[in-house]
Amino acid sequence: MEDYERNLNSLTQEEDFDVRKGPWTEEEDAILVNFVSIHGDARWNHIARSSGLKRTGKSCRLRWLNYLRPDVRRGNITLEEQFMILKLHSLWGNRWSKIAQYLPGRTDNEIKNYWRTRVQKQAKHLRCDVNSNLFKETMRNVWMPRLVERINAQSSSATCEQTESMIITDPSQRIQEPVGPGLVQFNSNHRQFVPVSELSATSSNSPAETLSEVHGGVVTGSGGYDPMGQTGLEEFNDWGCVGGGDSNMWTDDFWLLQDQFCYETTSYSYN
DNA sequence: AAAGGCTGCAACCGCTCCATA
DNA sequence: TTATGGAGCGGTTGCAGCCTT
Repeated sequence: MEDYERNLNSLTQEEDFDVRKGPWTEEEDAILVNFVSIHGDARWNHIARSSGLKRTGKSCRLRWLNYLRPDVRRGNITLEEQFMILKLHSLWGNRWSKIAQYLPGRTDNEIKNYWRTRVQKQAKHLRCDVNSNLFKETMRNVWMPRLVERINAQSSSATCEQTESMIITDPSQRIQEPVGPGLVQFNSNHRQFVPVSELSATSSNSPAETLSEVHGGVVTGSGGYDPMGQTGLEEFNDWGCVGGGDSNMWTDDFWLLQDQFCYETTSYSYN
């Protein structure tokens, strides 16, 4: 019984030798790469034992999949990848490995970390549950359309492409480049902000039907979003980091979203 | 300059599923 | 049918580096 429990907990393999934990060294990486190139990436416990690495099979497997695998992609998550993550997560939830299958070279661990550090952080700042319908709908109706706009803007702009290649060449120099203004508007049907392009295509709402009207706020000029104001029709001062992929989308839109959430949580008094 | 806080990421842990003997 | 080991998954943790005061 005791042995059985040990097996269940995968401890027997760890008791056979002094298990090393923590960060991998270059020597360990080299040994593992060499061993996998000869024996293939299967039977990880066997690899762990035979290679002389004082690591568990699980640890070897993880190191290989998340770091040493030749096709693993490093670097910032691109806008396209951000979109895919949002899209696929809305379909499948926390099925990280499944999502990762659609992002070549990205690992489930990386996607999971991205979700936790970026998306969940925004939800936390907005004081809402990341699994709430409100957050999901906002993601679907605001963030994802915005990402599409940015992706389109990026792909149609040679200047941006040059900037992108420059950034890729020298990641230390993060150049901020406007990727095109985006106009959002409050859609009273859905009680949400949507990009104007989308709104005009799908709704007959008049432009006057904005949050500024609801709040009696003031629409700012083209200078960007006034986080302290209650503006409804906002022109994004869209200063995202192009190409580096680690776009400032979250910070750019944070004030907008915060405003929207403030509205969402108080708007019922207007009805 | 230094200390404390924060962030992002690599790695670990516990669990489940599946194949096989 | 069942015990066992391997693989995979999602959640969590630890820590290095960066930022702020």
